Amino acid sequence: MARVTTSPTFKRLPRAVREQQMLDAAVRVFSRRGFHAASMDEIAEDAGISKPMVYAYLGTKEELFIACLHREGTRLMEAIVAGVGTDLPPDEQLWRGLRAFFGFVGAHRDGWAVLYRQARAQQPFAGALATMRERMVEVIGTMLAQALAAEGREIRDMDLEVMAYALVGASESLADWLADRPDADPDKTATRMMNFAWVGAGQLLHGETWPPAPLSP
Amino acid sequence: MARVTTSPTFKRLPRAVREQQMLDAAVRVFSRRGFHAASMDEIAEDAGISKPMVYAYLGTKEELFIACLHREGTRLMEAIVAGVGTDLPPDEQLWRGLRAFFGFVGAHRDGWAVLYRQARAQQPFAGALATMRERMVEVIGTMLAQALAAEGREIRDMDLEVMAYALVGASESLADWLADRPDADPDKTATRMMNFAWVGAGQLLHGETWPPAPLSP
Amino acid sequence: MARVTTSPTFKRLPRAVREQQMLDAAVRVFSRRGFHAASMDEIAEDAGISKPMVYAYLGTKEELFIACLHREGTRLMEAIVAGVGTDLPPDEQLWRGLRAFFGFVGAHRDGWAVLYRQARAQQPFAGALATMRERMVEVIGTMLAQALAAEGREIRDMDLEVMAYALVGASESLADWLADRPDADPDKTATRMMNFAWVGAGQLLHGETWPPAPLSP
Amino acid sequence: MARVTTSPTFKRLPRAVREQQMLDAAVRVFSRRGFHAASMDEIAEDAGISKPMVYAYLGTKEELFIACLHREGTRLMEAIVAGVGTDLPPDEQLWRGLRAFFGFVGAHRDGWAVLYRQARAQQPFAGALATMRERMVEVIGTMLAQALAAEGREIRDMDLEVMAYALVGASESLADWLADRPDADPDKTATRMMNFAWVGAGQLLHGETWPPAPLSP
DNA sequence: TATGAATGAGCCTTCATTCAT
DNA sequence: TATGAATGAAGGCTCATTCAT
Repeated sequence: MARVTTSPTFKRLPRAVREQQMLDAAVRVFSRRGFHAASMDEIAEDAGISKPMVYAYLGTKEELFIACLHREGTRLMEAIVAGVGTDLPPDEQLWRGLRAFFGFVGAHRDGWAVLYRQARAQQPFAGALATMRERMVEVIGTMLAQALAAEGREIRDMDLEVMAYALVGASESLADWLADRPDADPDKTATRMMNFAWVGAGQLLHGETWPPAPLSP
Repeated sequence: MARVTTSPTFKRLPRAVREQQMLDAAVRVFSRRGFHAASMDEIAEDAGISKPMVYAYLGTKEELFIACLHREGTRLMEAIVAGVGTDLPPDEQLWRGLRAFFGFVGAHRDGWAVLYRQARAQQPFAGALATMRERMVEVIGTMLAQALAAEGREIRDMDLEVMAYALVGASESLADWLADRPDADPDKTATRMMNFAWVGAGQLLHGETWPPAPLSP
Repeated sequence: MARVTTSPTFKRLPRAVREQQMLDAAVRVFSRRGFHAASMDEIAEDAGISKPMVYAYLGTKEELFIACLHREGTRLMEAIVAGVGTDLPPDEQLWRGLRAFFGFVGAHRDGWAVLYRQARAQQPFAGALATMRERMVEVIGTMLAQALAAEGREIRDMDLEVMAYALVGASESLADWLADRPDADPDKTATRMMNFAWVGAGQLLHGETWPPAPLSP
Repeated sequence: MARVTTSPTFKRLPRAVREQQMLDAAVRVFSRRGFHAASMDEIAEDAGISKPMVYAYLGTKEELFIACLHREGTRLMEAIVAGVGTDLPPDEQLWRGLRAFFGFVGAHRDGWAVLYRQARAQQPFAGALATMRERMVEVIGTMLAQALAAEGREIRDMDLEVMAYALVGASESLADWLADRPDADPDKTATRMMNFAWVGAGQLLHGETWPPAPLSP
């Protein structure tokens, strides 16, 4: 009696590969629908895999989303760090960082920006988000701190933090702007952001603050 | 002894009053839980009224949310417009605008910022959001344009738009920062934002851009 | 100080009038939507009256529907009885009855046929329906019985009842057919029904039955 | 003593089986309560299964109802077609068809007739109904047309359609009559219907119409 | 490993009906 | 008489999650 082991086409892939497939699918679906509107069914189907597998590999829906966030966030960070380089003047560093950031966002229009936006709206992800943001603020803060050190000046930590937040916020806003406009050019957007950020930040770093003279209360 | 016929507390209120109660409750609950996690039951209960009334007066959950967005957004706009004043130098205008903005956000820590964040994450609200944002961008854009005109200079529309977006984004980010920190001081936050924005924007307005000399491609 | 008794346009109508308005509205809405899909709100609104009035005058939704059924059914009966006349040969009577029936249905395409159809589908109306149908079966049965008597023949009661049911059923079916076809001509439909019914019934009345010779079991 | 591992009764059945169970339950409940009064909860419970399974397999309440209609309608048609046979004289065909029809209705007193009645009352089922009815009219129309052809005579399509409708209506009415009288005999009902239909139709087919001489307009 | 079968729980929405004025 | 305000109750539908095979 003949053996009937029809080779199951493309099955039994190693775990690591399967996980990436799932994450790809999850990122797609979460971006397309938003966290809540995304259903585990759709994700599993989009991944070409059965639901229990998703649970077995990546855990609950929240954990799955966090996994997406992590992977995409890490990729973004890597892109930025790789773009920034080392031992360059701070403005060049910032410029390269921004260009990398907008380049990445522009290239993954369905990924990072949307996930991030989602995460900010769902409280369960406060933790994961805080982590991400700290990483970003740290990267930017470090740059700024180096620049200040180079100038021999100092700045209070909280001011630094706020400035970093403002920068990140402005960048996020433009990232949204960019994500909504398929024809827009990431590099030009980066330039505009740089102008906005640096000429301002630059002056600040030189010690000039506003207002020139004290103002209302 | 006179009969004190204080109407039985909390019954048969006129529509206008009930609607405000409901909106108050809705804003509270949407902020506390997020759009999806908020249940109409909880909103109704928090408003001290039965669910069908909510549907009768404010409609669907989505419509209710949009109503919240509108009310809070309008209040914010009014606060800003009232704060900005007229016939003042542009930096003074911007400063007052920012102070009004952060003052409002600080005073309604559970209101605007959170709703706005929610709206950005749920696709069904794209329309309502676009409207809001256009209003904001317009307010800011107008200020900037006036400032430019006062300087006798010009700027391309798109640059203006991008700059306004950056400003709005930075402000939103700091609003988040503020909303998450009950102890932070709105006025100080406004000052920091002003420093970030104006010294930068101010230089731009004077025609100085970055980079000083052309850079990489 | 001027008297402000703006004459309330068309208010305070006598009860009887109001009731007719409500029934008109109810018939319209029940026909348009079906019993369940019709809402008391819509009926009240269509009648230009507030809901509590409807309850005060015509009672619950079921009672209201039954009231509609009665009024329309009575009108139909009256039309038929008026059409049939007296002291005519049975075929002429049947013909006139059918013509009146289809004429009425054709003229009230949104009324009787639809209500009747509705009533047949909702168990709570079994009683009301039985009454109506009995009235119809009686009218027809009487005609047939007279015809038989004129022929000096007899027929068992149950056979008579079944025949009447068949007649009523066929007529109802054609009434539906007519109600769904706004362009169809009531009179032609009546003629067709008459042909179907009479040439058959006529033969039966003459004592000819099927099969001519006994058939299968 | 052998272990009797009868699989734990009623668990993990294959889809096809469960679907039939659900349809059985649905037909029962829809017939018992009517479409609107039937609740998905009751259907699920009656089927001994949880509600989500019903939705997973058969879809919406409307879709479920249509599925019932289809299954029962198809069964009826098959019964009729099987009953009618081929190459028989038209009266014999009609007789067998009617007997099959009433036999089926009598045997499934809670099934077809009630569903059909329901469908006629709810507008959303217009489409499904039209389909069913066309199938029926076609079956009957074909028989009649063959009979006519055999007689070498012709008849306009619309007349044929109307006659078929009248037949179907009369049959439906008697089916109702039968469904409401548990003691009545399907075969006798079929005979009565046959008498009503054939002796009439028979005359028509012979070219005799009513009135013998032209009548009122 | 991999999956079809199965469900508890919950949410949005609607409606008939009644108070209090 | 007439109505705006108010609600208890219920029903359709969906989803994340887990067994049993």
